[in-house]
Amino acid sequence: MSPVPVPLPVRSTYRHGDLRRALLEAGIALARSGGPEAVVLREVTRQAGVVPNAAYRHFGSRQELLKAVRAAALSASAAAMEAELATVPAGLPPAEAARASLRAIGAGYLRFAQAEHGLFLTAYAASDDLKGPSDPARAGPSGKNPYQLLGEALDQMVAAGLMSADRRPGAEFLAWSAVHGLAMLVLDGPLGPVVGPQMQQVGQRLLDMVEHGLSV
Amino acid sequence: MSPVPVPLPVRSTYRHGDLRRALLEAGIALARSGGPEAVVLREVTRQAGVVPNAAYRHFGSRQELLKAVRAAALSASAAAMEAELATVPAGLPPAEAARASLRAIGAGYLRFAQAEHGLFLTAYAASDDLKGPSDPARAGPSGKNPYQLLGEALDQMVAAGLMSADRRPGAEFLAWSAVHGLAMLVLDGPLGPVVGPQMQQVGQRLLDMVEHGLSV
DNA sequence: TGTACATCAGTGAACGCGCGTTCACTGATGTAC
DNA sequence: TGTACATCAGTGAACGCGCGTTCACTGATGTAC
Repeated sequence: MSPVPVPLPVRSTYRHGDLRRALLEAGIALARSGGPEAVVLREVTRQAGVVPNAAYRHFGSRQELLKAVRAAALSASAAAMEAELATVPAGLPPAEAARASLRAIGAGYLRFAQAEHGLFLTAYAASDDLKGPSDPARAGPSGKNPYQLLGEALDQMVAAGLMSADRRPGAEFLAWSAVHGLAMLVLDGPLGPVVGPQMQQVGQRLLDMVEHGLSV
Repeated sequence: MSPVPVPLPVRSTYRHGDLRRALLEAGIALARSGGPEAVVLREVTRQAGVVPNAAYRHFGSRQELLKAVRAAALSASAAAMEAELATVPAGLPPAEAARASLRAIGAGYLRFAQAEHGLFLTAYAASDDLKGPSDPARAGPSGKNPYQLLGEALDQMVAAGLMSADRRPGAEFLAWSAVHGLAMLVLDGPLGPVVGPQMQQVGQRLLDMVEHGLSV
């Protein structure tokens, strides 16, 4: 990125003060603009104004740094979903409220994917970079993680009589698949140029499909 | 992969004979087991028993080789979908036939994703490796590409009165999103350990959702 | 049928790149007395 | 309040790695005469 290899200890003290935080924030910034693969240990230390191996005082490996970045990305996505959920007016009749909540969760997911493409990929499409059993997903401001938020919306659908109770288990996977697929096809796949411009409209139609497809 | 750096000109003639084909097939083999990122030019030439730069007689760059591999992967996925379509019994009433066709397309997509994980990712999740306007997708045996196959199934839904004509345009994106999302979440995302074992069942429920969600 | 020659497929060697990680170090900090 | 010292955050230099790509070459082929 930087054209000139400036020596760059912009720091005056020998000790950094809060290097772990600085590294993490540089990692998040890189993930934001380039996805998980952009979280390059050497670049992270460069941005923090520190020598490459200094990172090892705070993270055991690039892998561990990436895990921390991913947790932050998950938090951010949870926050986006909660923000959308907060726009649902209070006092709606249960059926309306349930539908609106489910749509808000989906819309928040899609909005986050579009607004924070790199963080979205870091959070949900970590690919080979982060294999193995997934950690407990990180929570948003309310303390709930994205999966829980979706689960609660689906519970409301059942409570409101819009969805039969025996279809409830595992319904998360179905709703999640739909929005995740659209996001991936548009942001990182072959549908970018085709659907991108009308993303808003296609997103709404997708949520229609999910809502009706899960009902009864 | 190979533990010993064997010198490996297993070839007796100076000319290879059909190096382009050999390179392409090595590329496909690598993509099959490791996805698009595994298509590494030097490894491809290694497998073909040839010096690295020999590839440049046949492909302008790694990028172009990858494009050719991707075309093959798309073909293979189209073939998988057609194979599933061929299991739909002939002579069903139109509505049954339409539903069965749509499900077959989706099931073929999911089956291919699971059976040929690496090729699936190469075909549909090329990521940064293959940005830019996507080429016309490659056809299967029948000469139709995956997108066309899906489109025809949706047309049948309309013809059979299962889907209103004004919802038809763009319906491809919705159905595609659902199956694509499930495939990505399971194969390359956080749902692998959770859903993987019951993939077949979850896939069927997903297709239920699509079928009902697109109807009316 | 035989020979000269243009073509061009594959070779050999090297380039610059950036990466993650390791080692032994140095210098500032804060705590114990 | 002052000094000795253990701690440990950040340094400096280097490692081995594999990658895509370039250059000038050599050797087999097939075609023109």
